[in-house]
Amino acid sequence: MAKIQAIRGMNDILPADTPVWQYLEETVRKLVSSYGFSEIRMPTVEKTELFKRSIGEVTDIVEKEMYTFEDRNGDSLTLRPEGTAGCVRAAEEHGLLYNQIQRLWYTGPMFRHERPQKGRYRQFHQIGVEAFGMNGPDIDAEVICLTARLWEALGVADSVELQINSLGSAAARQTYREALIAYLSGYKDQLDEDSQRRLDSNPLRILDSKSAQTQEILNSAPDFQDFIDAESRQHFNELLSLLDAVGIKYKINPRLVRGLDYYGKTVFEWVTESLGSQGTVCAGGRYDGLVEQLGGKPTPAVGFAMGVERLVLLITTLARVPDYVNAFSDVYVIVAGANAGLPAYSLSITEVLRKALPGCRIVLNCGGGSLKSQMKKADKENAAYAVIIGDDEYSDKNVSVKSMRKDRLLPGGDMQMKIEKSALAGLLQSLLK
RNA sequence: GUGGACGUAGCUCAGUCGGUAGAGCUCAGGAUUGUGAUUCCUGCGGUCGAGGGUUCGAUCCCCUUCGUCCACCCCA
Repeated sequence: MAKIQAIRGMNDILPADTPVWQYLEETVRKLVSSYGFSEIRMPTVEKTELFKRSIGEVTDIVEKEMYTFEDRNGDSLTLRPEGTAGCVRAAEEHGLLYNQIQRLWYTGPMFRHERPQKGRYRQFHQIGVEAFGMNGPDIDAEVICLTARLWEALGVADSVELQINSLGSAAARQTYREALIAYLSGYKDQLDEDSQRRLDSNPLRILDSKSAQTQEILNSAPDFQDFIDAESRQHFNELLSLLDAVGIKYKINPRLVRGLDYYGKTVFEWVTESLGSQGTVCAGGRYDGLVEQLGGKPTPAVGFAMGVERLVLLITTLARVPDYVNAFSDVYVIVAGANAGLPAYSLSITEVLRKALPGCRIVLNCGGGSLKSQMKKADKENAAYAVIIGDDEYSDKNVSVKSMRKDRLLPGGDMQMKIEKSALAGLLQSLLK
């Protein structure tokens, strides 16, 4: 019988890895909360139409990457390829955006049918942050600050670079788009294959083509800076001076064009050299038109999404994960003897310990085994202390405590001692403090 | 969707110019009958990714397929 395997590009996150995920999630949770953002949780599945209308019909995501299927009643549903659309839908649906501002964040799995490679999977996880109802550059700066603080908290600030750009207003983009098409059409034969294709679908993306010849043609192309509207320009300049004021370094990248249609004005991306080809670790921008586009009142908004797999990869490869994250157990309870009363005796002692030492990881050896093999298990668990309960301890109503590490000696400088069982919790409490 | 590399034990890999396979680690037991992380010994563990073809015989050669990795495309 053939074994059933996980779907391509959809990974199991194994026990060896979950501590790093939890550490990352916990760090983010504290940080977004300190910036006044509240968590929102949306369904993983939405109507297909939501993504078509928000992300854009001609984007790669909608055209060829969505997991779309028919519900039993004939509705077309889609596994969310990103979080913003669902977040806007949910906030709008529940009146969260009516004449008020909202600072929201969320996390969860997203789905895109792409060919997997390093840092890119078909089911991947994002942490997203969205701020609604504020149109000034101050909230853009605030949101970027949040990301910068996160890199500091994770110890990767030296390995990521902020790239930033302004896409201007929708009208300015449209005018520029036409000018660009007009110019490039004259060179159509000389463009690389991808760029030729994009000429109709998404001409702005030609700007970051990797073809040398295309780039040469682009050198004399119309410059977006000549098309950008005055308001967007001012917004951008104010944002940059706010970033200067808090010492956040950035690199203006005029070629930075996001792949989702709803972005306008501010766009930014945090990139790293340390992850190979998929170097974008966080990306976002302003999307003032989206709420209205989805049927709400015109509502300015700005947000970003981070790729959790990429961040985990980054802090792991750069070895920035604190040691405590991967520590296993604190105490391992060994039960070795023939007395029929041992299981109950050791279980009740362990339960008392767990009540007395909340937050400590206490493993009770189950399934028997020789003392030697149980010692090995205690060692493998990285336990700081072993509690040994055998026939002698049982009949004397006490327990033995053994230090598993030379740098954590017991009172009196011993490696092992026998004490009354009633004194065990107090002893371990003081040792593990 | 396109291209390249690769699938041998739970893990990391060796190997057979075609005669159905080995090491290290892990795990279990022992040397040390109540004491781990060192050492030594023993043992468990494989339809050599799957299917088909050539052959007396295929893990090895050929085809197909599935999967993994990396890159392109695109994106978090």
